[in-house]
Amino acid sequence: MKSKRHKELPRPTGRPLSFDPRKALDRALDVFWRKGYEGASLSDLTKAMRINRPSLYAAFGDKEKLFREVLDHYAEGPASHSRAALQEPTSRAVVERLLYGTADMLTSDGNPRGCLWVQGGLACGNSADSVRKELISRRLGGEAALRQRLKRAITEGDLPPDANPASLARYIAIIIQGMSVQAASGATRSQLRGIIDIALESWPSRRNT
Amino acid sequence: MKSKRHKELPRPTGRPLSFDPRKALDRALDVFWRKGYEGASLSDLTKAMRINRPSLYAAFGDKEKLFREVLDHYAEGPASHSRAALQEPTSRAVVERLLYGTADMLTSDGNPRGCLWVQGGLACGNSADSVRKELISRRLGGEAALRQRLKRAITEGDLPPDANPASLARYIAIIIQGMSVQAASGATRSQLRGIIDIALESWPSRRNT
DNA sequence: CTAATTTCTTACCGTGCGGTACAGAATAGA
DNA sequence: TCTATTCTGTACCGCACGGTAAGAAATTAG
Repeated sequence: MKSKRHKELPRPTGRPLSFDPRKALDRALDVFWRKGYEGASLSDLTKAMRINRPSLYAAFGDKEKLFREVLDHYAEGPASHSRAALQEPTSRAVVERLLYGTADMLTSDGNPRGCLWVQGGLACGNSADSVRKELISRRLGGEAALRQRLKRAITEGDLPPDANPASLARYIAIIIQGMSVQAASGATRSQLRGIIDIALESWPSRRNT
Repeated sequence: MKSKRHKELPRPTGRPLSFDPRKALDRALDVFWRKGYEGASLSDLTKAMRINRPSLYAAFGDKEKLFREVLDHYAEGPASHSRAALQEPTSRAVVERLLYGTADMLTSDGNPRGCLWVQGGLACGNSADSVRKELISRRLGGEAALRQRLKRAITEGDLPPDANPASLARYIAIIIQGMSVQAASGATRSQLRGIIDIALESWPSRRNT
């Protein structure tokens, strides 16, 4: 039982932490987001987080555990629109909010360009293989959540009964992941929106059932 | 003037090369494709290429120059369908061949999953920044070639006059890059084809001008 | 105050990285 | 054969990597 207590309230004995773990995670997120898991060195991380190496290890375990915490932090922060979008009342509203929200996030000032789930590590060396798999799992998890939401939309009559939720969810996932690559190539917000407009033309709304 | 002569015909003096540079490039391609530029170590490369380190440096310069040669090798080999697709007579045929050909390439037995232009290095450390930029440049170059082809299609009456070649080319690029990420996540060929079917529903063919 | 506990700082460790020096082996020309 | 040239194999370099040992510093409990 090391420390791992940077979220609880009761005041412990001993020297207090001299940094805010949430801010440190924020700064680590920025580094991982910009450089990917392998490209972010411990020196990059500690410099950005403004803590020394042993503090990082005491608070977060090791580089990989830190990265996983950063992934959670990302999901609750910059990428929180994804989960929120699923709450929209119609499937059309869901995918519109998902796509336009992602386009905004991908091109927001102060954010690195691209989606952490993609930028974090797509192809990498052997030592980062478990991180690569974790990212695959998160991407597929997001896609599965959308698929479930689209299934519900069919039962609600919101999508035509012969719609294929798996293919549609994969289609949206591809648009999002493709936008991430485009953002990393320098695409602007309005360029991404233009693409979403095209992509949504083939969305089976109630108009063409 | 080192050697750099592994393509010319005239027989030079001195000890002959003991390996086929094209096969070596093939094997280096496989490593870079699978692990990305940064994730592929010199030891990975020399082991796969079955040559020793000094032979690699004598023949290709350094890791980055080798990677650039591998990019060319990739464009002329596994990705050659992209350039060929632009020769199709109609814009619809161009994008169909581009997309279905890419889906096949991305899921071909023996190929790593994904597109080298994306897998090679999307986010990376400082030392690989020039490689990252090179990949951006290649992706944008491909997109520009498609844009030119679509412009021509408009003048030929093959696309409606109010079509936006830049947005359409970017849309296709996003589908391709998104498919690359999906393939890296394990998507199958038929799954990718299902997405292409959806994506092409919004293509402005002559039917809906 | 002292003791116990936890964090912080400095300095370091072993390893694998990209890259190279050097001497020997294989060829062509004379 | 001898010489010039080019490639091959071994063994190595300096460096940055992820990770850690050890003691000083800061707090709470008594």
